[in-house]
Amino acid sequence: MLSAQYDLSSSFPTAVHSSVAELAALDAVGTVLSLDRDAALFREGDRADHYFKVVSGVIRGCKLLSDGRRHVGDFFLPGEFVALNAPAIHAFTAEAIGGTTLVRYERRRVDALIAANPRLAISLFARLSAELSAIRARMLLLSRMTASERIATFLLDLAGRGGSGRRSVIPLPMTRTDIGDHLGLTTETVCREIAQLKRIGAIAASSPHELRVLRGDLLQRIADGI
Amino acid sequence: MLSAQYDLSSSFPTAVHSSVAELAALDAVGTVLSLDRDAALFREGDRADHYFKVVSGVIRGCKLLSDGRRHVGDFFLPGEFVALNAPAIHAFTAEAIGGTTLVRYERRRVDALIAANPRLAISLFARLSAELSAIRARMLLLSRMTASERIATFLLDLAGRGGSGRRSVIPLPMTRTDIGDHLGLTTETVCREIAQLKRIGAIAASSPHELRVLRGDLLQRIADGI
DNA sequence: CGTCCAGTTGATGTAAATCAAACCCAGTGG
DNA sequence: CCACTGGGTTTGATTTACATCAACTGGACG
Repeated sequence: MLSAQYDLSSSFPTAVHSSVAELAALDAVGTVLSLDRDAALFREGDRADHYFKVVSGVIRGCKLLSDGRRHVGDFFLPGEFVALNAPAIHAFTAEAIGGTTLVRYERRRVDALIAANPRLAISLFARLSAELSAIRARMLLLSRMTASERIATFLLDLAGRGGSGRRSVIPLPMTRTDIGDHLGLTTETVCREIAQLKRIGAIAASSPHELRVLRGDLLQRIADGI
Repeated sequence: MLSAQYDLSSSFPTAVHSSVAELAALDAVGTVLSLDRDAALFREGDRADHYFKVVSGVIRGCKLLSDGRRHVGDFFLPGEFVALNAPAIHAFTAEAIGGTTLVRYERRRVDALIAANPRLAISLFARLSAELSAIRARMLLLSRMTASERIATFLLDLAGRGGSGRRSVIPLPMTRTDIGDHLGLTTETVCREIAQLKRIGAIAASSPHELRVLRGDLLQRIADGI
């Protein structure tokens, strides 16, 4: 089963990962949910009645143009919240990459919790601001970085996710097309850039879906455009 | 004086434009500030001790790469708030385009206002969420739209800003380079695309800094990639 | 054992970048 | 008044990074 193959929970311990500590209170009001590969968690335009946290697997958040061009805004890894900051109507579609399990929280119950707990509200506000900063950095990437800079930045970002410093093994459960749609590139360009990184010895690959960082410094220099 | 030439306050009435009504309360605690052309309001990395509202002129929010590549994340028009949702450290640099006047609010006083007024907090939260949605749409633009789609989208966005429906006269106080850095294009490409829109009769220009929309429908179709 | 995808690699095309040269004002100063 | 200057704009010629098109590979699964 795919979900087993792609289960990242071991490398991203969820407990550590609920970075908004206050949100632990949420766990009491959540219910478990699982999705098959490519199933939609919600769609752009849907009413946002729930918040979610990924337990295992990965969720991609994406937007589509009428002719099928796609942009993957985020990948949500185990321990991360999906749509926690959503407006009343979802601004993007969320789909499972491989089998995925999540916890679902009712929005109105969470909102009640927030209203009752100013500390929680402040955490959420800070979280939203941080998300906004991250997304601004991604706009710089999408508008001005070269293909190799984008790929190197993406790999370093993934390596740094999940707390516990920068890990050297990077799981890549998503397809090359997903990565391309995340970085504004095509499948082929993603392949070629990863191949190039292997060629120069910055990374090695045990499979297309698991890379190992050999020269983080090199990767960093490429990401920085030096 | 540039600020006179570029003063947009007449076309963007500030009263109407403070779309978070509750924020009217802020005006009592603000002080006026003016900036010359290209002067920085704050820089990326600075402590965020103040919030601002543009009165006249325009502010650009931008991020730089070490080699000078630049991305302009936002243009802030009269009546709009700058850095209202900022984290403790500014994530981008804000600079004046032409002479600009603003109102400055002390962060701790605003924060106190927010803490004392739950309705205000909710407005701000909604505002932040809306900003996040807008920025996600911009990522789709930057990663997947063609040059002509980007330009048409940008012009329609500008035409729709400032409440009061879609206006037909679009002031463009920023340079072609600013626009290019906003859309992930070069000055030359921006020029050519605008020239093309004139050629097909979608817009007319009385000067490089003021366009008139002749065929909004056409512009919309181009923006939609049809 | 064949089918089906995702991944990979190669050949070719193209949208937009880069390089280059006018052009157009607004401001300055003789 | 008019020549001069300098920044922004515009248009043209050429290049290029990446997309597109095409073909092959290799593992997963019935």
